Amino acid sequence: MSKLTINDPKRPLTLRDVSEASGVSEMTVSRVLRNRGDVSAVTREKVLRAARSLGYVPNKIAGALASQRVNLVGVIIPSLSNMVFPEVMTGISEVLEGTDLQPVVGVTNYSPDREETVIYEMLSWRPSGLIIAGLEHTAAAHAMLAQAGVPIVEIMDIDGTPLDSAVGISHRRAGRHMAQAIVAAGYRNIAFLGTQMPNDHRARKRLEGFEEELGLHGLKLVDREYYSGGSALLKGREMTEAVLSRTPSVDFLYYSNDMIGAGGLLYCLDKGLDVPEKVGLAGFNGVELLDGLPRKLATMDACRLQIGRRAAEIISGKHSDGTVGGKVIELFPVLQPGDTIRSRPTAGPCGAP
Amino acid sequence: MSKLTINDPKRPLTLRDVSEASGVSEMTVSRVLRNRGDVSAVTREKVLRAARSLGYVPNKIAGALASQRVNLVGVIIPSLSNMVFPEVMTGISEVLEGTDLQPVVGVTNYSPDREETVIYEMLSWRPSGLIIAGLEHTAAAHAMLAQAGVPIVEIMDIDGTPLDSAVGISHRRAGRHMAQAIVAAGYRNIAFLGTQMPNDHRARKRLEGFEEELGLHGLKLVDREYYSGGSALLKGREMTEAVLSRTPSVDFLYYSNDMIGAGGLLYCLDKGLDVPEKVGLAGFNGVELLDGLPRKLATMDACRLQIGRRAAEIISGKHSDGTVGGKVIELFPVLQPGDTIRSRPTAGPCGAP
DNA sequence: CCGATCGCTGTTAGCGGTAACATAGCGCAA
DNA sequence: TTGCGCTATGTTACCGCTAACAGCGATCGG
Repeated sequence: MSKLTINDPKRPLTLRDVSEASGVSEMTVSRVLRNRGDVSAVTREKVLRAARSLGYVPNKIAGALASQRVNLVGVIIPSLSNMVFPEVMTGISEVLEGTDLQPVVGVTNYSPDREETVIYEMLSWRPSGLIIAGLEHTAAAHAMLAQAGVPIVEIMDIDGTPLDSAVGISHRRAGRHMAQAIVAAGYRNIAFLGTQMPNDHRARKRLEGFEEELGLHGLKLVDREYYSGGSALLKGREMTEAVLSRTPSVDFLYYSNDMIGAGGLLYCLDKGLDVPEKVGLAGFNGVELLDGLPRKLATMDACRLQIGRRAAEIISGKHSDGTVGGKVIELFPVLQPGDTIRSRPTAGPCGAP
Repeated sequence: MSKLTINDPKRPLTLRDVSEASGVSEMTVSRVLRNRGDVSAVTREKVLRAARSLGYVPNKIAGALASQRVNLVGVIIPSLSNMVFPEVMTGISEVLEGTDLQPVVGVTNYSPDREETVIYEMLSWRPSGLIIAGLEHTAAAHAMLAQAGVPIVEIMDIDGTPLDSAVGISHRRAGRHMAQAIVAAGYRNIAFLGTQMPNDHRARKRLEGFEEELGLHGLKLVDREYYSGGSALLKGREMTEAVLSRTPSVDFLYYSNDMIGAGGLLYCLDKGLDVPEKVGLAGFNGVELLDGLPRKLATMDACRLQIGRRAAEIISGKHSDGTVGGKVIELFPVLQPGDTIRSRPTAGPCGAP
């Protein structure tokens, strides 16, 4: 058995092993493995060969401790199960791949306590930065983030006071815009269907903005229906059925997300309802899933990819301008009317804006 | 300004700060913060108060280096964008939450090179274990995993030789079973529609098993169609249209995943095709999305939640038996016939089994 | 021809914790 | 009173790596 290729699986490899195998100091090995400082081509080659043949993998724990630098970026999001956050992650990854930073994901399941725990765990690894969904955190979480001493970017939402930087859209305004479009199209008996999640602040703000705008037109929601858990598509169907049978006068269904909206749309089409004439529908997020539906659901793009990209750029210090920290980047969602809102504005009782 | 609550944001807090603030040694603080060893109630309280008021967050980098223990489990998967891996993650998280271990996700985008890089990065943090999708890895990746000296669990697939432990299903057999069911139902002109991903070995194995079984019945695929990228639902529609117009004789569409299958189903329903009489459909995975469709797509549950759970149990050492390493757990997917395969077995030309 | 400079490599001293062992104080039986 | 065992706390020596600086021969300009 060759000395070089066999090594005791019990004793983990260290720089010293590579150093001995290649006949140079640990420091030189370290330099080679990090491409840092001047090392002669001969030495470099020798070291690399030794490292490879041993199967050496550097210990980042020790490296990070010694250099006081950790190339990790914590990303804290509520869920991976919907189509929203994976796309944010994609944006983040795209940008970070051009740097030496790496994202590490933590999931909170929309629980503030869980979020607090995840933040604590993340910070205990001393990451180079943190990207976290939402502006609402527990007092303790807030304190930890404020003390962390690394860039923090709160994403998705800008209706509130950011701790450091923020990238997102105004959900309140998104709700208002959608209400405007719906009212302008002549719908008057509007129902809301959404998630029963006290901690989904963004859905809450959209609904608040939506109702505010309805109020300006002398309107109120004629019905509302909440759900939690289960298959969103199926829930969308069930909720829609419930609303339509309970309140037959409803002529518009506003969903808190595209998935339940899609379920509702499929239900309406199944029942042969006249969409968008007799009943209109709209969701939120602009998930690509909608492209495959028989009819295109009205929605509003939440700029998820952009949010991920911009947040990662802030963390990686790639600002276009030279400023550091405290940036707030507002993105503007675009209404995609699809095929489920009447396009001709009906002459309503009150003059259109 | 109180001395206790204000601290220089430039100098990061260490155990020493807490130790000085509470008047005990660093070691005692460490013990309190980890609930280890005997510490008197008074001291404990004093320390906790000091730590909290300073906002101290322990440095796991230093802790891990000193204790040679890292409570991290690397999870390496190809993608987060489909509905498959998030559910595996859910299973993993469920189990790990009962331990002191934490999952860390790495995404490979079905690229072997990327996988190699991710493995290297993961191992450089010296995790307590690694869960990795698939049995196929580059030679270098294989070598690293073999040398790692920590439990490795390869998940999703068991058609091959595991490095250490494995939890999954036989995709080859899953393909065969589906073919059996389809043939038994009397379909004869079968087309395959799937992803164009040379590195999705599991989809490949399903197709291989599928074709093998067809061969046993003297059948061959009458058409096949591949796609890559884009909205899966939409692609499902487009591919289905392409196949049906190119090969009108087709009476069954076998999709490599539920998402494109759902798109195909919606297309068929749109076109008023007689499903499942004139044309049958089947997908793979058993994603909950299907529950909301107008008709239930035939599929096969891939046991994703279970796979995640069992893998995490192996890593956390919660075997029911006492053995360590080298376990192979095979799970058995269940055929869910849904509404898109004829249930009455047609009396075909060759006698049914 | 000599000091300055350069290119390459080695030495030293931590980084912030924790394992292992040492120690101080105490109660208590003999 | 002595000495033993116990509990609560402190001391020491690292963990594996890297920043900072030191050393040393070769090259070079004046």
